[in-house]
Amino acid sequence: MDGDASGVEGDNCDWNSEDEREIDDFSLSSSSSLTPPNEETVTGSGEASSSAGSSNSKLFDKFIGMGFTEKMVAKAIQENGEENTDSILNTLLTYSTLETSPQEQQHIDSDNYSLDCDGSFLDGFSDGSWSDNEEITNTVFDEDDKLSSLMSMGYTRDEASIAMERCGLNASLVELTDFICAAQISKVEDAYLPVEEKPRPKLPCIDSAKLKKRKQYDYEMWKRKKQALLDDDETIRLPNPMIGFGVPNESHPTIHRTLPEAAIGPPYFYYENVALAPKGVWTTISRFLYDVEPEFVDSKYFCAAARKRGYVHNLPIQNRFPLLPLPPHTIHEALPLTRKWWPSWDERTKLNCLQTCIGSAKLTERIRKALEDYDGEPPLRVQKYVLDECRKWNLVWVGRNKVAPLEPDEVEMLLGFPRNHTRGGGISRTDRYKSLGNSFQVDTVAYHLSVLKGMFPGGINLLSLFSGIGGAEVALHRIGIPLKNVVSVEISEVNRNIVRSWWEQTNQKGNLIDLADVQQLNGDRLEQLMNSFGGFDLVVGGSPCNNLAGSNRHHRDGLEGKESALFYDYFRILDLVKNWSNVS
DNA sequence: TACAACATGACAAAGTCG
DNA sequence: CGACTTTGTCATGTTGTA
Repeated sequence: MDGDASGVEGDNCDWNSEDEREIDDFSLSSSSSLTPPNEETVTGSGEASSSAGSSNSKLFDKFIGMGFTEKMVAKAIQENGEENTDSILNTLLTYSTLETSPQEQQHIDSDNYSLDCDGSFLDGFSDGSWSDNEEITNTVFDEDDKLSSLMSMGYTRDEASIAMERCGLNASLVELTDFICAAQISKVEDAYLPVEEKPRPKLPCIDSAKLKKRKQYDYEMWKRKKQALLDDDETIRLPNPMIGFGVPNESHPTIHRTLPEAAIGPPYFYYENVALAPKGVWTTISRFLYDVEPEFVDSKYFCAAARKRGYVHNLPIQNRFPLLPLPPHTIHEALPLTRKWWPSWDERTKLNCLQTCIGSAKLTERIRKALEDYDGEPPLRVQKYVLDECRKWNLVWVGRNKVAPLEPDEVEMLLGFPRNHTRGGGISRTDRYKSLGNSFQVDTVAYHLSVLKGMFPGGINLLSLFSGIGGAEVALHRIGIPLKNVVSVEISEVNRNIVRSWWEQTNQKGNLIDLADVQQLNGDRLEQLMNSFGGFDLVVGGSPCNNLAGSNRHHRDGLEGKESALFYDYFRILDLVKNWSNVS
């Protein structure tokens, strides 16, 4: 149903009706309570975030500048208080000894390192460097120390604390790391459930082959993280113009690339995230994804809005073709009704990145008031103010002196989704903006995936991680690649509903299996799925960018951030799929 | 220096349910 | 009506690149 997306021909093409009717109060069916209460609650009441309160960011930065990790610094400040610089430093130094010794040993012998680590951590404990902190009891230390040791080994705070909770306070680091491995890699599904409900996954239950595989995996994980850290200096630079390995209608030399051996499929994979991530993030991502060089593309070469993204994939790059009909490339083409009101001094032809939030009504009012006093020719000062705000919030002209944020329908269209893709079914307006702001630009992704057309005449088996509102599915469908089996993992129920309903509306013949949580997708489950339909041909995913995106003022913690660390799940799952494909 | 950026959290308003 | 949940509004700071 490509017609859906072209939209333009529609008889009631009414994003922007002539009269200035207020935004349709399409009475969002008052049945939003239909959704079951076992919601995903992305921001679960999880642990207090590990980053130190920003109150004293100077101090924070100072220690970061000395080469300590953010988490360490945050923890040290938390423990010692902000004033006590000396004891903070002391704590940090102890942490870093804890961190480096096990890491180095890991490379020698991944079985013994934790024993040694256990020892060194006890040493550090008794060497008196802690004596300043009298009020802290031994047990607290013990716990904190293990926690930080585990975290410095690359485990998340959650993993570490769950392991400590489950194994008891007296558990050695060996036991703890083994527990985490068991939970993480052997995909013991019930590992995270309360002890009473499920039998504790005792190590003896796990056969040695699996254990070995786990250690191997763990070691790989470490090697890559460490390597990525070493590579930090040579940060990947963003290309200008940001056209990746080529975009339609843009003359550029033919590019050939040679993929690293390890990256060559099957399966094909396609990973996406924001281009403007903090330093070192893309180096790490690329390192994990088999050293494939990211392709940075701005979707402004595909549609009327910018969207700077990095894509790491092992797809061929010759003979790509764009989706037809070509989407509008300028604001005027995309939103013809704004033309009438567009002042000559607003020279924008493309919108900025479509984000999850929109400009406030107050702001548009301030702008109207600022313009009212002048007859269409405001002084430069006012012009600049208005333009800055318009650019910042992607406002468009909808009346005399009147700007407004984009409607969800318009965002949908700009991103290449069929009209009403995210509309209805109990989805709120803000949820639409949020889901859309987090999604792919369909034309861009489709251009990259177009090379698969013809390769899978019988249909494709797709594993879609962090699928959101189904950008990849929509892209493949519009390219004309039949979807045979689609396993779609998406935490938000709202989004899963959107994909499910699109699936039904487009009369898909294949199977759609949707899961809520990547962490549930363990090896056993995956193997079972792959055995049932013969593996995946393509693994697509754009892991959360919350902690990477510039718009995040609060927790731009990088790849190790709470949500963005889910990238490692993408890697984990992709690696499992690859191994399965290689064996079969 | 300017500019842009798949956001978050506090709070208020509106809706839901008994 | 009142407690509760959901949705909407708004202001907010930092980082990297050009």
